[in-house]
Amino acid sequence: MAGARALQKEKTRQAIIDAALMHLSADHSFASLSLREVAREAGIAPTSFYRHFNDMEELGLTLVDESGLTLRELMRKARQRIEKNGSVINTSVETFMEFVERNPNIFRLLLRERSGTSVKFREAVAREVNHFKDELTEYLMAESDYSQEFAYTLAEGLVTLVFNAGAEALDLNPIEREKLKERTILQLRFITFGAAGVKEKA
Amino acid sequence: MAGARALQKEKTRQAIIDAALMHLSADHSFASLSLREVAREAGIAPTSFYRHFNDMEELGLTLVDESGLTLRELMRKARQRIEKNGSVINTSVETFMEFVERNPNIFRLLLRERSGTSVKFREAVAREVNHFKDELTEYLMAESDYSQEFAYTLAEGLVTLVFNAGAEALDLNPIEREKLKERTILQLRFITFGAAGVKEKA
DNA sequence: TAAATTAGCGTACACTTGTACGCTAAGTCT
DNA sequence: AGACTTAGCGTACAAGTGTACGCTAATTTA
Repeated sequence: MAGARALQKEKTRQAIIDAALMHLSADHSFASLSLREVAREAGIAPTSFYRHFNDMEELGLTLVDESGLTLRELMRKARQRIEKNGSVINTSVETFMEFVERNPNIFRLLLRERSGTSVKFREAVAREVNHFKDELTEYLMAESDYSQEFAYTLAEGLVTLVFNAGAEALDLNPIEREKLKERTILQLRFITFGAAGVKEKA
Repeated sequence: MAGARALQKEKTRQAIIDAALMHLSADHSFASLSLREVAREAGIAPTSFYRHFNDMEELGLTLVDESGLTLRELMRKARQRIEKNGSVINTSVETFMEFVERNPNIFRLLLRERSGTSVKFREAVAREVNHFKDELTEYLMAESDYSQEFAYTLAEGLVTLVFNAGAEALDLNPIEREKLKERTILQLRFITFGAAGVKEKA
């Protein structure tokens, strides 16, 4: 057997995860999402939830992990594009914004739940964001000859700017979103250019 | 009379506001704060709350307004310090971080409630942050000869970096906070320096 | 001084929440 | 085939929620 039992279980587990992500929106954070709401949306009895997760927190951590996977996939895609295309900044922002547009709820989860959640949850989110900072730090060190510390500071600034732009883009119409994108690209130019300049003088 | 009645009313109104601010923390957002919790902490009956606010939302908007006042006061102080001291970036970050340390909950309200609240609430917060961007834009235009658009983009980048650093500082111990502060200062140098450079070339 | 206003309270109600407990039916193992 | 395991359900309960309604006591107004 392929485990018809286990298969069905995995299916409802996904239904729960999907239901939770589905219910995220600007006015409905994960923190304000109830177990019963999720169960209702997933089409199971409230008590059946416990066959899959001990807790809403456990579900939350799972969501963050899943989102992280999607994000890293995005990064890989961006890197490929850069190799073919050239412009690092433009391509990165472009890819990022595309992702935000396609997976707004994942983004809400990773960028807007800065309070009202458990310590573990916030730590998990921070870990995902740090992946970004770390990978970018390495990239910068390989590209230029910045010290680890210097590169990290720059990477942190870049990630902060891009992620924040992403968070803001969530509520904007396409026109304003485009403007935001252009401003963000310019800001990234400023900070990379500035870093190169400051480093030179030292 | 000085209105003993109205005076007492104002007093409990403040008690409500204080109670709400008091109850904000990393794991307890305003969005997850209940009317009854606030009333309990303020020492009044739940129903008495309505003598002062129609809604938790109305209370939230009031909190944002009050916080905005405190913030603008801070800005004035920072400007005075700059006039005497010189270093714009250092002084600004210093002042800002001092404020975060002293009024963590105001900061939680303005920087961490990016979802789970009402549209009006989020708009009110955005308005407060925009005050910062606009004032900084004007300052930059007076100081250098940047165009409005260029200056705004730069200002937006600066505000994003500082506010985000503030939001992160909330959960850090003094040592890490100090490191964050230094990285932030460096990032601000990058972006201002970079803006000047990019502008020159145009 | 008498009448009118009102801040705050207590009671009450209809909901929603998380979760304990025991059952059933269907899949799995021996 | 028979024993075992378990995903999902229904019932039940205690606790918390927002808020309608009417009362009281004290201040304000006339």
